[in-house]
Amino acid sequence: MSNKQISELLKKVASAYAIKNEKKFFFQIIAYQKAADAIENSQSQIVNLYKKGQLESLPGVGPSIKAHLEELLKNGEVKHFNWVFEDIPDSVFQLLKIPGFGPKKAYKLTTCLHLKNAETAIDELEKAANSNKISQIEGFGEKSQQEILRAIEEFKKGNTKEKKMNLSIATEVSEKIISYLKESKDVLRVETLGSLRRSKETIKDIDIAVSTNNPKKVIKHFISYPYSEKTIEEGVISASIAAFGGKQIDLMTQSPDGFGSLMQHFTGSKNHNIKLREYALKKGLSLSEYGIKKNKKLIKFKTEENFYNALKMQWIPPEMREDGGEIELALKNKLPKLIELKDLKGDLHIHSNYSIEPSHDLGKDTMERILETAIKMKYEYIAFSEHNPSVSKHTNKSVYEILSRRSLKIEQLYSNIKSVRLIKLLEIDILANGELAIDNRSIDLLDGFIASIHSSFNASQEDMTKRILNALSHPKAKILGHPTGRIINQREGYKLNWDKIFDFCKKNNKALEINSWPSRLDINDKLIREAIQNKVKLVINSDSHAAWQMTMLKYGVANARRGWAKKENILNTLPYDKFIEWLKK
DNA sequence: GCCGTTTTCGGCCCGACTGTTTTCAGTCG
Repeated sequence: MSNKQISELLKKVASAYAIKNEKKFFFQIIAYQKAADAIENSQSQIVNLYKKGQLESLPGVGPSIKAHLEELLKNGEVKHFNWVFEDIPDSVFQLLKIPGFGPKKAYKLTTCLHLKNAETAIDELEKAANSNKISQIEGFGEKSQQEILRAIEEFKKGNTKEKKMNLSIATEVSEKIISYLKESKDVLRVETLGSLRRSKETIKDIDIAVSTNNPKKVIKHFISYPYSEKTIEEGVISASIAAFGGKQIDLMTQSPDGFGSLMQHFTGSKNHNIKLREYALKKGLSLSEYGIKKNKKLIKFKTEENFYNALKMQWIPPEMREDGGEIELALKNKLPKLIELKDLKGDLHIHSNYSIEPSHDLGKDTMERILETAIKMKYEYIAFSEHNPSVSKHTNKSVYEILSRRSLKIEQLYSNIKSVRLIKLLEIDILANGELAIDNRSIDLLDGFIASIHSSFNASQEDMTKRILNALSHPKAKILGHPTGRIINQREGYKLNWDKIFDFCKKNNKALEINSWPSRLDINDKLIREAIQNKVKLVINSDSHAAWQMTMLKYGVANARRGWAKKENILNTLPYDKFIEWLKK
């Protein structure tokens, strides 16, 4: 069972408890939700923790839930859960997938409308709404009936509670909204908050905060956004709209003297805030988006720094706010100094359009154009890393000839410019049998190479791991490119034995790539943190296929920060000489 | 059901918004 499946089961238990008797099971509900959350966000496979007997290492998993999980993984089911689910029709859990549906609403509609078949429950619900049956039910009215129809429509379009957009899309949307909001003179300051500020790899809603003395006018301006498709909520201090194909944008306002508190609250994460508020409560303080209450007296904060400092802790970078131990470190004044974009001295994974007749896609821009961009970005060095020439179309001899020409071209380019050092890399396919796509004579023309998998994704964990370690054993294989191969929202990564890979990389001086391409972000934040704990070196690359894409490196840096990476963990923060020393080692 | 920088027992984050209500329940973040 995957972490996701286990987490969903625990969420179902929490929902079922809420239906059975919310008051009686109030704290069990919270406990199950907490455990589900911890499992969903765990960097280790729960199955592995179970085998190692380490289930209790998960926050929120105590003796009782631990025993249930053991039963689940041993027998495939849990007696206690079966009891909890006893009187609750499956249709309830189907309806819970619809935005705006919680346990109570789902249960009431399931029973009142006799939705017996989970598979058809949503269709039947839609029919009932269309034939005006829902507004007749006690507690529902005409408006909620319409709202249910809208929610079902959203659901059928694929906008479920899980649906999220990539970081780059969310960034673009938020930039548009922000520049629109700034047109209002009542907007004194505007910031992107929420998961976008924390640079999560995928974003559900875009959260925007505005500092203003006139929230009414700001909200009016916001809901009048020309690209708004619908006003979802319109309150006194906050509002939500849908725009750009149903993407939800939430706005919160606050006066300037309390804006720091709002930023802190609205940046989250939820778990970070809960931990922080629980901690504060023990000190007799109550935290909210308005400030800190002490003896019923509210203290406001203009800046986030002041807010955290008032709790006697360091300001915590947003990327770290996931309740992963950051609060404890901030209290001890021991937060790591995270890597920043400006620390990077070069980009090692760039595809030019040099006619290498590659196995995969060629870049769109010339080497010259890429070099110009690198100069603008003030890089000390870059590496050209096109895909290897297609093996099916070339003999070893012609591969050698192509790469010789390319080598010469790069040398000429450098002798003409001499401002940015050029490194000759290549992205070489790891074949299904673990061998490299091109032979050693051709590889000798390179300063080193990035080894990547682009085929046969479905091999077993053991075979896949062997395949990679075999390829990395080549002395010139220095970087494992997009190590898991996942494509966000499209393809799961292949299964790997990370203990073995970390161990091999550490011993043999190989680096793992943090690929900055927004739909890859590979390896992800959790693996980055684990790699660092295992003393494995990393590189942050753009994997650009056009010059403008070289700025995508910012997403890799954000991801690295989420993995608590410091400058010294990332090899392409090294100056050229030191970097080459590593490359040739 | 979990958890401990006052606690192994007695707590458990805090508030906005909507719809159906006439003081609140449900959902969300």
